[in-house]
Formats: sequence, C-alpha cells, structure tokens
Amino acid sequence: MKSRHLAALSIVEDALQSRLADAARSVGENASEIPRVTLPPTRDPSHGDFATPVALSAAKLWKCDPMKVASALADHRDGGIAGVASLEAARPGFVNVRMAPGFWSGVIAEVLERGDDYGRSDALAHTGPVLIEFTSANPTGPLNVVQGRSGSLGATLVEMFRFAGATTASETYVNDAGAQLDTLAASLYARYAALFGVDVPFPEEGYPGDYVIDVAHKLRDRDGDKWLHAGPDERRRALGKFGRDVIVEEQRADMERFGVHFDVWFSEATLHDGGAIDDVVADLQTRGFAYEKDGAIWLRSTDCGDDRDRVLRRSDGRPTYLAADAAYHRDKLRRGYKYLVNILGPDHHGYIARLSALVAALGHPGSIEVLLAQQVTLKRGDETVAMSKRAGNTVTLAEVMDEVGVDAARFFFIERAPESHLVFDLALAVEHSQKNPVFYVQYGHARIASILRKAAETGKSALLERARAAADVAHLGHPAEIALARRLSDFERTVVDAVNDRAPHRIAEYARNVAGDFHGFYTGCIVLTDDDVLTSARLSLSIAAKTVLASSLRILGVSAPDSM
RNA sequence: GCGCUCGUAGUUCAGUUGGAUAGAAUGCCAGACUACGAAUCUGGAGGUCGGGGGUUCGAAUCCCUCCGAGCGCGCCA
Repeated sequence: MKSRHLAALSIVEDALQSRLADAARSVGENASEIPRVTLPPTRDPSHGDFATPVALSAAKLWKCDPMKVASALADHRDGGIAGVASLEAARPGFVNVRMAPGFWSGVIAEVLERGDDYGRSDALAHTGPVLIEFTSANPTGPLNVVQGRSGSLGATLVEMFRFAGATTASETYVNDAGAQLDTLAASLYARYAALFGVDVPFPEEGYPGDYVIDVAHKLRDRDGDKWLHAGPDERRRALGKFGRDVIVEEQRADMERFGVHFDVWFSEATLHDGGAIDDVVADLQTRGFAYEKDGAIWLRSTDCGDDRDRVLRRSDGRPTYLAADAAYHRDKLRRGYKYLVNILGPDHHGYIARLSALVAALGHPGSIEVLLAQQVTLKRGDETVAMSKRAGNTVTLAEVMDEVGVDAARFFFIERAPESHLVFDLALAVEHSQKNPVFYVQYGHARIASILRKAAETGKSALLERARAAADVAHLGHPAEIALARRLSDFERTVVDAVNDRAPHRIAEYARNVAGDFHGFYTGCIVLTDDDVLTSARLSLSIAAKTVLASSLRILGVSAPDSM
C-alpha cells in the first residue's frame, strides 16, 4: 500500500543498490559490507530532487575515494533508471537524482485520487497490536497540564501508529487503590459534614481544591445526611468510591472535550479485588523471578537491568504498586498486545527500569517502551504562572482549554519533542496572528476553502471537476508549485519516520511547512485566472494541499476550519 | 553520591540517528495588495551548537572530561 511515488523511489533505490553491489565487486575484498541506499529529498533544489550520501559511507567502509564510488553510481553506460532524468556525482560524494518531468505533478494526481487516505501506509502493520497507555492518574482531582500534554502526546501517537498501519489501542489506568483514596474520602467527608454545619477537621494531607466541595454537594444530593451517622469503615469505603466515580467521570469528560478518547479506562482496584495480584506474584515466584527476604517478596529485577530488586509484597502482606502493575501488564499481554508503550509523567523516570524488568520477568523482554512527557511551565506573556500542588493552585487542563481553546492547547502541547521541557505561553495561544502557529496552519486551510468557494461562485464549477480529476496537473511547473508538491509528497515518509522515532512534534512542524508552502504558492501564483487549463491545474494543487493539511491536523487532533 | 532528561540566534525550539553553507518561528530593521482572505508574502541583520579534549574525508550528532539547569533515587502511589 505504499504510495506510487514512494514505489517509484524504491525502484531508483534498488537500482542504485545494485550498482553499489557492482562497485563493491570492482573494489575487491575490502568491500564485504555494503551499506543501504537511502534517498532523502534534497534541501537545496540545485542538488536535484533527491540525493543519497551512500557513496560516502561506502567509501569509509571500503577505504577508498568517495567520488569514485559516487561516479560509479551515477554512471549511465548500462542504461538509465526508470523515472530518472539525470544522475550526477557531486563532491564530496553525493549522488544527486533528478526525476523525469511529470514526477511531481503525478504526486498531485495521487493525492486527489486517494483523498483522506493519502499518506496512509502499512509500514508498521507487522508491529501490532500496540497498546498505548497514557495519562494514567489518581482519581483524586482534576487533570493538570502535564496530563494534558501526555494526553495530547498519546492521542497523537495512537493516530500516527494507525496512519502507519499498526493496530493500536489507547488505554488509561485509574489508580483507585491505596492510601490516596482514603485521603480523598477523608477530605470529602470534611467538606460534606461542613454542608450540614458539622465541623470535621480537614485532614493534614487532604486535597484542598474546591472541586472536593462540588463532590460533597453531589454526595449530599444523592444520600442526604446518611454518612454523618455511618460507621467509619463503611463511610471511608463508600465515600472513597463515590469520590472516585465522580472524579473519573470528570476526567473522562475533560479528555473527551480535549479530543482524547481512551478505548479502556482500567481500574487498579479490580486487580486487587479479583485476586490477579496474588496470582501474578505467585507466578513470578514459581518461575524464579521473585523471592522471599526479610518477610517480604521481591522481584528479581536486577536480572533484567534494574539497579536493585524491588518489593512486590510487603512484610505485612500488602501488595505494592509494582505488584498491581505486574498484574496489570500481564493482563495487557494476555489480551494479545504484542507491544506496549507507556507514557509517564516527568517525575517517574526512576520507574522505567523496573517496568521494563517487570515485563521481561513476565516473559516478554523488550516488548515495553516508556516515554516521558516532560514538565510544562505556563506563562502569560512575560509573567510565569505559579503552580504549586501544596498551595492547591495548580492550573487544570480544563482551565487551559477554557482560556485558549482545544485547538491551541492540542497544538502547543504537541509542538515540542516529548522529552524537552515545554514553555506554554497562554497569551500567545489565544492570539489570532502570525505569531500563533495554530492559526497560521488553520488559516492556510481556510484560505484554500475560500478559493474553492470563490471558484464555485464565479461559475468555474466545471473547472473544479477537471481539477478534482487532476486533468491538467501536467501544466504545473512554477517553483512555488513544485515546492508545494514536493512537500505533499513527503507526507507518508514524514509520518512513518516520526512514528518510528516517537516524534509526534514533527507532524506539527510538517503541517506548518505545508501551510507555509501553500502561502508561498498563493502569493506567487494566482489560482483563479482567465486561463482555464492553468486554473484547473492550480485548483488541483490547492485541493491536494487542503487534503494533506486536513489529514495532518486530524492526526494532531486539531480542527481544520473552512472559514475563520 | 548515583541515575534520568536537557544545554543550539535576544526568546521559544527543530535538526530525519555521522553528511553539502547549523534551520524555523518570534522579536528587530527594510519592503510588498486596484486580483482568489495582508490572520499573508519577500529581503536583511542576528551563532564559539555550555567549555575543553578525542575519533575521521566530515561532529550539534559518537567517546572522554568538566560546568550548569530540572527531576528522580521508599516495604509511597
């Protein structure tokens, strides 16, 4: 399902690869190792359409002159290569490839033919099914900005994997077991009692946010004063569960509003209740990956790359968080997932080694990968927005969405490499100007939609039909037209490379570049002219650009408006 | 002390796994509409890629060392 123009490039790569093999034979015994030919697009058009540095790496391996190898690759004596207009060797040893006329206009025809499917591939079909877990949170409060970032990251990665042909599911893990739920219950009880004028001291480490008061109102609406008279154990359990359910629903609503959907919300509590944790610990023990010491049971994680062993079951018999994770990840693997990706918050990198060790101990070494969503600093212009967990003034994802909108939030969170610290300027995100990359990209899409509307309104509907059929694309040739076509041709490769490198920010960069190339084309080439053939050709290019813009924005979870 | 992430233009960041003259946005300076949306475009200035050493035809990228920032090192979750 590779696109036609990528298939055409493969033919060139294969031809060069075989010439390289011939060159190796002529060099002799030094040339036992033959590097793979890759053919990336050139940055500088004067270097042709594509260029390979393979002669340079071959020359290094073979200890000979790079130009000699490059010349052998560019040699025409045994005939040309299909689809190639010219080959040339360039110092220090690049081979520049110029494609035959019609190559770039062919790309436009292909985009129009495949529409929303253009750029899709089956490059990663062999890797799945993949399960991506992200934004796993304590159900004790609203989602914060870092969780927004990991939501944006995870959802975009899921879309990218799917676009590249991998079967992929999204999942989040609800940490609804452990002490934090008791703390939530105690906080909720204090707020709830206050509604009846009963003074219950607020717990020392309780959750100070106002949202707990909202939950208390909901509890009173449902149950009246019932819990003022209940026993402490029953009350703690009931209030913990009530608070958990209300808050998880709010988190789910926030995520849906954010355009992030999870196929599964997995409850940690179900692992404790169903005996899965006891079972997995016993299993690890029988298989020799866990042992008893000092009255506790330890995972032998040092065998799998961790720097120390980790407790699974405490000496008082209670399982640790890691034990629950053992059960959870065994469950994931038993559900048939071949590869697991977990996105964790910035303060959890110490957990990576033991998670990998854990999955290895479960019998699937190397099948989990952990990505970190680094921290986010919020600012508003020059002013840094203070966020302190202790003071209870953390900024929530919902507040960010309220202030800048979903599109800007999704785009800003995804715009930077996951592992780099992010400075999020709320003032910039709401600005409707060239400074704001979201609007720059969306404006490109709206501008094209406007041209298409204009074409229809001015009686050019027949030309629009010709354009959709790519009838006249052979007439494209202006440098701005070729630059745009080149960019569109790079969509599939960009997605596949970006997903392989776990670099979703490159899709944002790509979308910005498509928009930029379109704006350049728009300025340099008038679309709606008196020349029907030229108009039809440029309409084809515009429609193709709109299609690719819309597809990249869809991957990013950002809307592609027809007018703004 | 050990570990993880990072250090690139005034600022915010890319840099496709070692390739051609280190790129973009923003900010600054100078320009461009009597046509399809100026929320746009064109040009210019701006760099010791944290410092130093090494590997080679070639290093922001790999190795060593030092400096700096953030985070983590629990029978917490």
